[in-house]
Amino acid sequence: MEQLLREKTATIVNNLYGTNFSAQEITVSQTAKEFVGDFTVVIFSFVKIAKKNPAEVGKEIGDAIQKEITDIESYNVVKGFVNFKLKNEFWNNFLLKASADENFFLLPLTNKKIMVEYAGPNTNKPLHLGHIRNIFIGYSVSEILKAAGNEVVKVNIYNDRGIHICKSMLAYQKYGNKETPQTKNIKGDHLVGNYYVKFDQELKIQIAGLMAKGMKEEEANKNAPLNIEAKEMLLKWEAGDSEVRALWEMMNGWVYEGFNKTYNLIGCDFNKHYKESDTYLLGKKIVEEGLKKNIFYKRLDGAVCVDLTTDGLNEKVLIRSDGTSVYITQDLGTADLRYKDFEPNQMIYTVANEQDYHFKVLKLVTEKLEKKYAAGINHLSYGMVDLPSGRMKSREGTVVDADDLIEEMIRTAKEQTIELGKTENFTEVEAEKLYYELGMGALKFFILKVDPRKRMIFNPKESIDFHGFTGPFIQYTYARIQSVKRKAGIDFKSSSPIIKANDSELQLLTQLYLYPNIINEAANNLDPALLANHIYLIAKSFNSFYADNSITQAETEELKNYRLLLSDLTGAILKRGMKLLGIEVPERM
RNA sequence: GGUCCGGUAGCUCAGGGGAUAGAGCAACAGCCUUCUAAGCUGUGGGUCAUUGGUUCGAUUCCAAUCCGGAUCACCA
Repeated sequence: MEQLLREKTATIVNNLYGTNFSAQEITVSQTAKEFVGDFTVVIFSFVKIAKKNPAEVGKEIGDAIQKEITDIESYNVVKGFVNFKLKNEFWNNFLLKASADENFFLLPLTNKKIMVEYAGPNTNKPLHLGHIRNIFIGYSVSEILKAAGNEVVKVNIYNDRGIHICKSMLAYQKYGNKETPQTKNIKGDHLVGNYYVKFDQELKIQIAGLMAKGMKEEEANKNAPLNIEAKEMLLKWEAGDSEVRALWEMMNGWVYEGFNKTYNLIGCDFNKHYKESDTYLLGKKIVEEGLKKNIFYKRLDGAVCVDLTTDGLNEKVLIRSDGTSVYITQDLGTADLRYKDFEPNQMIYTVANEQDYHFKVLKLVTEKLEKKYAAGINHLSYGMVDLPSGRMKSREGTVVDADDLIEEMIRTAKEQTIELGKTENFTEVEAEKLYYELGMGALKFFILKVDPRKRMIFNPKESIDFHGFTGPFIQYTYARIQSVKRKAGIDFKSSSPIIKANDSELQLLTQLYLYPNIINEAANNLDPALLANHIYLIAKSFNSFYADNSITQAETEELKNYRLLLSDLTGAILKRGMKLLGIEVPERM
């Protein structure tokens, strides 16, 4: 209807005043609540051209549109706004059609294949709150893109090799006493992470010792035995040393096992996991080819570089002077392999905005190499999660661990639910499932309701809310609707009531009607927050409606059917929308 | 220093050229013998960082300034 209004207005204005407006230039919005109407066309820009007063212009446009669009019942002009009120039949038709057809809200296929990379952890420490935001965003964006008619391939990337991986391996070799996740009874990723921390602690001691002997910090850092040994280990790894490789396989195996447990808890999934250990050699080959084609050059010290100064960036090293690969080398290989595997039209990288520069470089370099996928490279750059004190720092122990946070959310959900006595007649299994859904729902919604591009602040001292603009609020609304339907116990779906909607019904209908637009917008902007905000609006509208109107005790049977139909549709959309955010809704709570 | 992102209520966030700037939390006041009160209704709370400009209209766009963050690695 909004689009229709835009098109008709453009045509009418162009005919009337000899202008050349396109439909997209016309502003159409929801009518503000203090005025009568459903949708509003803003006509300020035509008033000047027409050289008439707003009331006249409004009348000309209003009359013409009312003639063109049969669904419009009336209109009124206030200043430069023309407010259109739709006929009851329009809303009744919408409600009936949307209720009868499960596919009513499906958007047309785009025939595009989009790859979304998300998660992307290093295999030397467990997942933290930063990964949580990454995973929630990446998963939800993937689901939203699917709902908007795209084919989506979800992929993960493991940064599973390099000096930082060797550090935890070395520390384990030195101080590990052959312990395993089984003997210590902790998750593998946490065990390995402990040794990454241990390395840093021991290194600090060594550096302090060397500095006491008169070395400067930089020098001490270079000469610390642990750092030297770590570098040696990396060389051994690259040379394929069997002992180092065996240790690497074992420890990474533990980490993957740990990660998989967390993924399961979060409820995310991937079509394929890539590992940088598999792609860095491929990346090297690509750089060599570029060198041969003179796209890159070899510096005197032997490093292979690309000159990006004409693009406003700096010189960038693609292969180190000692011949080993850097981060971008691996990414070049990974991109190439992925394109071979899936041939996507677009590759979206869900990576924090601290890497904006890196992705600019990656895109430029693939363009220079004339890779077919270069244009489709798209960095979904999300803001980092900070603490009130600033950035999370693993060295200072301020990192919020993913597993701990999830566990705490579920525990809080349990406490609050039991306090409210909501699960008294639940079985043990049902209750645990509910606590999980509520805890995860609160966490996911808390993260996803914020614009991904913006930095957000998480205060570990303040527990995440279960009231107001939250996941549980929407879950509660859904459960409430299901409860009403159970109580009603009639077949309302086969009815087709002819009702004049009251204010709160109309408000709810309008929000439901706008749902597909929001999906499209969220997909175009890669922004789950738009969806989260809208679902909240729907739930809020329902709860107002629920408070104002009796559903099962409505005045007439027809009205009862109508309200049940409306409630049912609301529930269905809440469930669909939450699913796209990765959040389950309970039938009872 | 260059580049990029941000600054909206006490706190966390919406709104990104249109009507009197909105939510949630926190505070306060009401609403459960009737469909689930994790709910609903109301009250208080704002120099939309500052200053200029463009416009019929600017919190929104542009410029400058101030404040915060990121980045400019042979780290990833």
